[in-house]
Amino acid sequence: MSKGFQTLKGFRDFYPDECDARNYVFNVWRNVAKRYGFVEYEGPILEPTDLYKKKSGDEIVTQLFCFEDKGGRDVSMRPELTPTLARMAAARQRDFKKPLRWFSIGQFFRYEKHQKGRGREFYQFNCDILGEESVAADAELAAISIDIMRELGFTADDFRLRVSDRKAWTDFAEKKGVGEEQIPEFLQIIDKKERTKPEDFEKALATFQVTPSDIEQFIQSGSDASETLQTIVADLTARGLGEFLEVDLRIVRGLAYYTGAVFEIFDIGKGMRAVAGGGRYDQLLKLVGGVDMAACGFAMGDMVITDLVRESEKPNQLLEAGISASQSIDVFVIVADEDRRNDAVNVVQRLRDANFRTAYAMTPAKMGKQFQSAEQMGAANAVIVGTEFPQVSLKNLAERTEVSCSADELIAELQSRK
RNA sequence: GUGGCAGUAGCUCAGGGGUAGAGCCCCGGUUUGUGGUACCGGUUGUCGCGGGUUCAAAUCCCGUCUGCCACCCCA
Repeated sequence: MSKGFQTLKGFRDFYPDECDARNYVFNVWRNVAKRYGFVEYEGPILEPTDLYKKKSGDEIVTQLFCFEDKGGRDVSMRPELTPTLARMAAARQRDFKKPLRWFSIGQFFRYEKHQKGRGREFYQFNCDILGEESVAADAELAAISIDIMRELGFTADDFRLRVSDRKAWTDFAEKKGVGEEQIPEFLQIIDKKERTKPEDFEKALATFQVTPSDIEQFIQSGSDASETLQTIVADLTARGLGEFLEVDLRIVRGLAYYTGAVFEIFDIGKGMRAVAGGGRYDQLLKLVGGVDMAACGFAMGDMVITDLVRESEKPNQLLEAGISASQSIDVFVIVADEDRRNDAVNVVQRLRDANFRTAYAMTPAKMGKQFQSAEQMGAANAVIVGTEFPQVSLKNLAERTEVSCSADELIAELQSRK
């Protein structure tokens, strides 16, 4: 244990159960995205460090896995996908009909201290609509993120999508006389409001002509604060998803590039963690790619959502069922007579050609042992190949029923049972 | 980056200045072609690493690494 190697800090091994759990979440992401007509794309895992500096400034480097490659280039393991997406979309935007509905599932790296729900490496689902200015796109993203949660087995008792409007906040700030260059700082203060003591909050606001009660009053106005919010509420209500939605102007999101609606999905009752977040970023493609294109999107990481699934009864049952379905096999071929081993592997191959998940004991073993292996592998059926070959026995392991048939009839017999 | 807790068998952990423990897992067996149970038996450790105190350290002290949790941050 002390000898040998371990994973690097913040990195994970995925043993089969964990890998299946991960893939289960990936499949939900992928299936729901495709249900919404999104197409999948992928970008490089290594990018020029400048791509990230351009968007976020030089301080970002402390959070990057960056190094110099053998050609002396300053490169980084990607910490997020949006700059890559912006580059890709901008470079070939004329090749695609608008709006683009793109999603991606990939691995990301951030050089930071590893803790619950956060590692130095993680997977993230990214979902974006590009080239669509209308609020319908924001609503579509809200809906898809809600449907991912529903598909995972969560109900309105488990989570809420909290939506806000960054534009409403900047309008509010301007009306209160906050200068344009001060707005990022102002929004930062609002973003931290929930984590700040009231007296510190008041002190932070002192530089502006805004009082805490002005802020509170604005937050109370809810969806009256903007037409965007009203449209989103009406849209999701029409979809029958209104119960998952909550207008909450306290959501601002730390990122500077959001320009319109922003939203986060929160679990309720299990610690109020944010499991997904996103919003509209109409200026970013121009900044990164030089192309003027409206955009909105959101992302969901694998660590928080998987923790939440594990802690929630019904979602966890679905996950466990997914894992065992992924690992179980259709047929275990039992070699009852070692002289018939070659006939048995022939049967195995024919079953596999017919797309049955098939396994068998590679070394001689007593029948009891082989049945145990069949059980352990979650086999639905056992086929016994012995002295009677080409007659074989087909046994349904759950029902403990056994029939005899010829090896040639076996495939048809199994297919009829599917 | 800051702070709290932890590290003993593959896993979960108990113990505690003087032959290293339990449960689970894994492997084998309970007589020769039929299964999750039950019973019997078996393997595995420099007690995270380095140093100090001591006749003696897994145990006490210091350091270090790793993990977990919280804060900061969160694209």
